[in-house]
Amino acid sequence: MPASSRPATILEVARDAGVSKTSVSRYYSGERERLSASMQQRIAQAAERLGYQPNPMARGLKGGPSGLVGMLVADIRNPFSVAVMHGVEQACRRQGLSLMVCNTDNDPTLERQNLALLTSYRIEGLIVNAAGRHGEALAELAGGGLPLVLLDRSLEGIDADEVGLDNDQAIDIALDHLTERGYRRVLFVTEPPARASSRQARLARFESNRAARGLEGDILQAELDDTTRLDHGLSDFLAASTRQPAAILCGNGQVTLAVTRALQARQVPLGEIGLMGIDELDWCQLVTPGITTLAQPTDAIGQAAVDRLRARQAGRTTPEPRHERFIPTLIPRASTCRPGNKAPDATCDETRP
Amino acid sequence: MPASSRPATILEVARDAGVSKTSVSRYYSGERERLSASMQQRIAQAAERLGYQPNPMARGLKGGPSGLVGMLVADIRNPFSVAVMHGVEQACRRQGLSLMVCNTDNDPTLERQNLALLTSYRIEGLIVNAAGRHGEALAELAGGGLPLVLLDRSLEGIDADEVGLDNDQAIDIALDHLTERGYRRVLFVTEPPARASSRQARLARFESNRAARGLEGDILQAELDDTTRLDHGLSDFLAASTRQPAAILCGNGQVTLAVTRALQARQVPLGEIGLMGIDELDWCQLVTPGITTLAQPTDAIGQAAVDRLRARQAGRTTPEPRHERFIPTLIPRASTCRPGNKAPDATCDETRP
DNA sequence: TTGTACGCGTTATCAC
DNA sequence: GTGATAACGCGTACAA
Repeated sequence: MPASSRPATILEVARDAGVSKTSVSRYYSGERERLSASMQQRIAQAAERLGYQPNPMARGLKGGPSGLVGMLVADIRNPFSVAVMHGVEQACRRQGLSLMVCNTDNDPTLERQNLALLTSYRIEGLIVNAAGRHGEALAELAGGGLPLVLLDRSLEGIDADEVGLDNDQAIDIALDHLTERGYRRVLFVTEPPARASSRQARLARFESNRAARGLEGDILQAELDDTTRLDHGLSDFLAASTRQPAAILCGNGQVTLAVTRALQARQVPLGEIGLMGIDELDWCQLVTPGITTLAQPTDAIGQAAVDRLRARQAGRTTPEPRHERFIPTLIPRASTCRPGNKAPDATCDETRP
Repeated sequence: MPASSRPATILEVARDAGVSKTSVSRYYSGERERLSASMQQRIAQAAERLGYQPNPMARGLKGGPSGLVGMLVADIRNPFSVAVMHGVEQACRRQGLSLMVCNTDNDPTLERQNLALLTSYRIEGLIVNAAGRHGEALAELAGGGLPLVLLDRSLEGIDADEVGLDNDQAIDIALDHLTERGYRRVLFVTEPPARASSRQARLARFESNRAARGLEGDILQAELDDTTRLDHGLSDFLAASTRQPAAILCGNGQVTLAVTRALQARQVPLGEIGLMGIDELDWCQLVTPGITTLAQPTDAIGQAAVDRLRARQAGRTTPEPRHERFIPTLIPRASTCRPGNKAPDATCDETRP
């Protein structure tokens, strides 16, 4: 029954147990074995009685390990970010680490502030999934020895471990799928890639491999809140695609949402006009007739990020940064089934969306 | 260019500026005005040069204000929770507070652990949107003087401020809407209410007011991963509703998702069978023909939670807990348009979903 | 207006 | 094995 307004201190426990605070400290610092059995028991009882918990502040002050991992997220409302974050969290828990997440809302100022906050709490590692305008601050930290993992991002001037989707393979899988399904023209829709390297990577791969596969196509870059631009871009593509089977490939989940809205407003029949997105979302299965997606292994990605951090911490890894790329899973649905498809596969036969 | 592996201390800044550390401390503790202009300038320069940041650990150790607010979230993957969290975060920022969020994954053990973590960092206030099995721990904290706000939850034995939806009004608005649209039978689908009081409140209101409005109806309680139970419940309701226009009311966003999936698997035409949900989600507008929802003012709710915390901190509020309830906004869509509806409103005329 | 000295809870270093 | 003591960085009486 540890009922007291102020948490018990190590000193109180020591007094209560009739031992020195050094011994209590040892008990909680992994040196439990070096203590005599009777002392262990007395400490355990006293701690239980007083509801003692070591104070991480005081610990951190002394410079000991904080057991804290920081994470910088660009947009907490992005389901993909949340999913990865969940993976990171689980992985941390398994390692006995605590996670401190900061949302930057895509704002460089907030990013700086939150970075300061995290470092001030003496985090032992940092996982970054943010814009990264001010890469300098990050570079400094990494230079200072803080283990750093870039999630779904590369940052210019920063040689850190990276974990994320294999963007090249993802685009290839998508183009393969669209080709198989008989589409001959593809529009790639993406947010402006300036801010995030993964967008850049996907875009570049699309540009370089589209033609190689004999596909016609185009690229539409638009901020997602700029519905006018999006509408016009889609209109132009659709208007130019009357002769050949055409499909739209969305660079990420947010894009898929915006594009689906735009298409629905124009009453474009999905399937006849193909639609495919990177990132699997709750509703992709629900929107008639079901939207084909490339699902990222978000839990595995989160786990990998924490693993990288641990490896750096332990120094059990080469100095040069390592990049870990995950292969997405194709989830075929009817949004990529052309009505006239000669050889439809199972997905297209099913009446179920 | 504050490039150093170890952050600067207040002492170093003091030395560099040729002043005492007391002055530097004052400079950062809001007593900036009491210092001479020249000293302010010298401190600012030195701090800039060394990249100094006050160490919150050391600050917190002394018992000073931590500037930290804690938040306990039951399920970080629930879009509603994330939306409110975003509101809380923004409000904190405006107040110069930092937010530390912990996800409990609906696990009482995790809840306890995270609670311990948060308190160990000397948070000045706690916002709770979690299961609350072990209410004792929370009750203790509140008793110890920690400002506490319950979000979308009441907890037995805890007299704390509460912020959330006006569940009674929400249900009333929903029943009004369904009645207006001509439905005569309503099935209320909810997750088991045991864990969350808001579910209990909505359920109770539905039970008490359904009959009063002359509606027939039923209630389906099911864990969302128990698809069998959900399917059977829906089947039974649909089978029994051949004579009268029937609708389904979903108790929250997660339920809406599960029910929509189930209905789509059975190829039930939305509208003919009405569908309505509490919580607005990205995709409710996209699923043909659009799902009617009750949107919660998530930002306002988050803001209100932080406001309550501040009021408690300042002691500028009555000791007895205050409950703040928000009215949802009805977003009518075609999922509640019966084909034979005599007096369809604009929503039902539009061809746009 | 500015500086000195002490304590916050913990761990590391050294002695016993 | 165990205990005393000095840091850690900061806020704050208190003295100047």
